[in-house]
Amino acid sequence: MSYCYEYPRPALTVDCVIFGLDAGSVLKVLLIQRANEPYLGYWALPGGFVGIDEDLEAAALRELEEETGVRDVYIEQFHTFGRPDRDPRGRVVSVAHYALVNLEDHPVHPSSDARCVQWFEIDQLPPLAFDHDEIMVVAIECLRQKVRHEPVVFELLPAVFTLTQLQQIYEKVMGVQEGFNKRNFRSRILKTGLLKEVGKQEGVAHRPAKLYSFDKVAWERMRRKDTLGALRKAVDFDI
Amino acid sequence: MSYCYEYPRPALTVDCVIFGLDAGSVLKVLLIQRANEPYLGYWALPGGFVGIDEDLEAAALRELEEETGVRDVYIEQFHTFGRPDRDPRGRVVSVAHYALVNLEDHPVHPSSDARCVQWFEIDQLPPLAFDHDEIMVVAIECLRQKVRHEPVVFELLPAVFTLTQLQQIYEKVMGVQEGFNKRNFRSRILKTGLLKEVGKQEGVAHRPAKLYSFDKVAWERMRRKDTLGALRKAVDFDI
DNA sequence: TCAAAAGTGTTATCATTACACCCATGG
DNA sequence: CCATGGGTGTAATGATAACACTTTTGA
Repeated sequence: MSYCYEYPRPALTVDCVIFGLDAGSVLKVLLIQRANEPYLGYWALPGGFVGIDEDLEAAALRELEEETGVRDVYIEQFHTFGRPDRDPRGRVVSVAHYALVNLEDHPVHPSSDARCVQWFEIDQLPPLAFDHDEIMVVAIECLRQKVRHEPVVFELLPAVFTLTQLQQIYEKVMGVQEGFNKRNFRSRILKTGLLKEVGKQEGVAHRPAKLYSFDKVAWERMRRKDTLGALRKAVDFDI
Repeated sequence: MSYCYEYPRPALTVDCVIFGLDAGSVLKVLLIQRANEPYLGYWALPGGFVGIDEDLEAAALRELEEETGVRDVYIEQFHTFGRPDRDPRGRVVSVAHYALVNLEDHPVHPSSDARCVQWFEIDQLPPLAFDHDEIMVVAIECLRQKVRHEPVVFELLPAVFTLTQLQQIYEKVMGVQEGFNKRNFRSRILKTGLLKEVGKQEGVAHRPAKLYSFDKVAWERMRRKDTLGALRKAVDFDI
C-alpha cells in the first residue's frame, strides 16, 4: 500500500524530552538507545511518526508509552524542529514536547520494545542522535521559562514533599549554582498560598520536616480570577 | 508527477500572524481574504505549504512576502497546530509564526497574487477561516509573554520614537485598559539602559518630545554577559 | 550527646506605587 | 495667550536580600 500526493511532503514526527526527578533530587532526562541506522547505538529522545488522524499531543503520549512505558504525565509542546538536513534519511519535521514526571510514580519499563531506556543527569548527557542535543537545549530553556510563570515543578515531585525538596528542584531546574537563600525561598513560596501543609516526616534521624502538597484548587481559582495581571504580582514564580 | 510514501503523511504548512502598529499607535493584524473554497471569502492568516527542502522560518517568510508583499521582518515560531479536523480538506499541520513589523517601513502590496490584503485592529477581527481564531488567540498570548522578557516591541516601532509611543505599544500589546502610570513607566524603561536619546521632535504644536532609539548593542552586551539570572533583574520587561 | 537537617525573625536596602504640577511649542 | 502633549520629584509602602542561630529527631 502506498500513499501518493501531488507535491512531496515532509515526514512529521513528535519527540519527547522527559524530565524526571529521582529520589536524591537529581534532575534527569529519559533517553533510549537507537537500535537502527542512522545513529545506531546513539542515545536519542523517544519519539516517532504522527498518525494521520492523530492529534500531536496524543502522538507524543503514545510514543512515550510505547517506547518507555511512561504514561499519564504532564506534557507540553514547546518547539518544532524542521531544519531540512536534520535527519539523513530525508526531510523530517518534528514537533518537540517536554514531559514532567516523578520517578516514583512513573517507573520506566526498561524496554517495552526491546530497546535500552535510561535516565541521564541533564548535565551528563551522552552525545545524542540527530539534532537532539539542540532540542535538549531548547527544552531546558523553555522549561526554565515555564517554571518561572507557572507552578509546574509540582509535576516532578511526589504528591507530598518537603520545602527542601521543592527548593532543590527549583535550583536544579533553574540551573543556579549557589542555591537560593533558604529563608527567603520559604517565605516567598509560602506566600503564594499554593501549598497545603499535610503532615510531618516520620522516622528520620533529624528534626522531621513538615510535609506539603500543591493546592491545585487554589491555583485554579487564582488563574481563573485573573487571567492577566494581578496574578503575576501574586505569583510570578520568579524565585 | 506524484510523490508516494509507505505511510500517509499530513500536509505541512506555515501560518503567519503579522502584528503591525500604525501611525495612530493602533495594534493591527494583517489578513488576506480567501479566494477559494473552503471558507471562500473568509479572512485568514497568510500561509502555505512548506517546500520539501525549505526551512520552516524560510517558508513563513516566503509566504509572507508572496501573499502580502511584507519582507525583511522579525519573525518567530510560536506553536504548531495539528488538530486532525482543523482543515476540512484533510490532515494539515501548521507551524504558526508571528511577525512584528512597523507599518511605515513595511508597506503592504495589497494583492501580490490578486487577493485582498488588509490590516484589522486586533480587537475588531472578522470571523476567520479554519482554526485561525484559535491561532490568533495563542499568538497574542505568546506575544504578551515574549514582550515581558525581551525588548521585541521595538520591532513594531519606527527606528526613532517617543516615550509616549513606546508606552502606548506596551499598553496595546499587554492589553491593559487603564494604561500605565506615565512617570513610573518612564523611569523603568530608561533604567534598563536600552534606549538612546537621539534628538527632539520638530514642528509639533506642543512641547517637543525627546526622540529615542533602541540600543541593540547594549541589548546584545546584556544578554551575552548574563545568559541567565542577573539579566532578569536588570531587564525583565515586566512593565 | 552527637550528627543531621529543619526551622525561624529582623533589619537594611531597593523597587514600586501613587500623587499633581510646570514646560515648550505652534497656531 | 491658549491648547496641546511632554516632562518631572518625592514620599509612603511593600518586596527583597542578607544575615546566624536554635530545634527536633534517631542513632
